[in-house]
Amino acid sequence: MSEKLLPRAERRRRTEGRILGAARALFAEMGFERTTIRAVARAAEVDPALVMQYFGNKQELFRQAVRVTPVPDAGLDADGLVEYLLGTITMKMGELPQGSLAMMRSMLTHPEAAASAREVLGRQIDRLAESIPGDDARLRAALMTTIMLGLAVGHQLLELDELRGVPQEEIARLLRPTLRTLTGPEVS
Amino acid sequence: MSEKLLPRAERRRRTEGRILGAARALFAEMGFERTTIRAVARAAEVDPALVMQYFGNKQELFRQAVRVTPVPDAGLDADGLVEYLLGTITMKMGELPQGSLAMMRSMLTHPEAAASAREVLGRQIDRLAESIPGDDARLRAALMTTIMLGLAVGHQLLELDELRGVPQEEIARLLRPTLRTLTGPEVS
DNA sequence: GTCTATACCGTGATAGAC
DNA sequence: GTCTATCACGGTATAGAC
Repeated sequence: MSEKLLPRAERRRRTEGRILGAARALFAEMGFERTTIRAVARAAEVDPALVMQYFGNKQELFRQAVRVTPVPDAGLDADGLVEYLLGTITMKMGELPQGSLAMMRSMLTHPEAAASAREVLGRQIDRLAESIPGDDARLRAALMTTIMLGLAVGHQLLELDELRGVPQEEIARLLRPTLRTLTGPEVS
Repeated sequence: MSEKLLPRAERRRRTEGRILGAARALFAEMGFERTTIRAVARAAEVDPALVMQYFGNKQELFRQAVRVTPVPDAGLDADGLVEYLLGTITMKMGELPQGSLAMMRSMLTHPEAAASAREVLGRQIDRLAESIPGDDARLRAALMTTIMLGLAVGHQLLELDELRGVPQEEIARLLRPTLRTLTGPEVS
C-alpha cells in the first residue's frame, strides 16, 4: 500500500468526519432549508462539490449527519419509566446530542425529519405503553411523550427565557407528579 | 368615480384576500422556506409579481398571513386557567386558526416565526403565572405552557397516530389532573 | 481515485416595458 | 396597474484536472 502522510482511506474518513460535524452543527442551528451545502463546505474547509461527491445530495448528507442513536429499550415498570423520562431531561437540558437537535429542528418543515421524529416518538410511546396498565395506555403514553417533546422544543429549540438556566433537578421535581398522573388509571 | 364591474379598491381588497388565504394555507402546510411566492400566486390565480407588488417581500407576506389574533386575557383563578387551557385543546384539535398553525409550523426554522412564538407563549406564561401561587409560579406556568405546546406540535403538526381521532374530551379528562399538579405548590 | 471548475434550473427580488 | 426581463444565490449534475 502507498505510504503518504496518511493512508488515502484514513484521509478520506477524516474529511468525511469534518463535513458531517459541520453539517450537524449547521442543521441543528438553522434547520434543513437554511443550511446550504456551500456553507457546510466552507465550515469544513472543503470544496462544495466534494460534499456532493461524498454524499450524493443534501438529503443524504442530512440523513447521515442526524443519524440518531436508537434509544436502548429496557423493561421498566411505570415509576421506573417516569424516572427514565425525567432523566432524559438532564440530557435535553445540558447537551442533547446534536444529531437529535438537528432532527428536531427540522421536524416541522422537512418531510423526512418529520418521519424520523414520528418514528422516534412512536418507539418511545410503544415502550411507555407496554409498561402502564389500562385500555388507554397508548394515549397516556402519547401524552407523556408529547409533554417531554414540548419541554424539549420550548427549552432547546425556542429557548424560552422562563426555562433558561433552570436546573434540571427542579424541572424533574415539578414534573414527577405531573407525569405520574398519566402512568396509571388511578393516581394511586 | 369610475364605475366598472367592481370599484378598484374593492377589487384590490378581494385579490389581496385571495393571496393571503393561499399564503396562509401554504405556509401552514409547508412552512416558510418551502412555500414559494410563485406557488402562492398560482394558488391565488394571480401573477407572481403582483404578490411582490402588494406585499413587498416574502417576509411581509408571511407576517400578514399568519397575523395571530391576540389572546384575550381575563383574570381567572388557577382551576379556571386549567379549564381554559383544556378548552384551547378543543381548538387545537379541531381547527386551530390556520394563521397560528402557519406560525407554529415555521417557529423552529424561521427567526421571525420563532420570535412570534416566544411572544405568544410568553404572554400565556405571564397570564398563568399571575394566577398561581408560589415562588416558582413562572416556572410552573412555563411547564404548563410547554405541555400544551407539545400537545399541539404532536397532534397538529407531526400528526402522531396515537393522537389522531381522539376526542378532545378524552384528552382533557386525562390532562386535567396532570395540569393541576402544576397549579399550586401542593397537590392540595 | 480525489478533488475542482463550471453550467443548469428554480427561487426571491428589482427594474422597467406594455 | 400588470407583466416581462434580469440578477444573485442555492442545489445539483457533469467534465475534467491532479
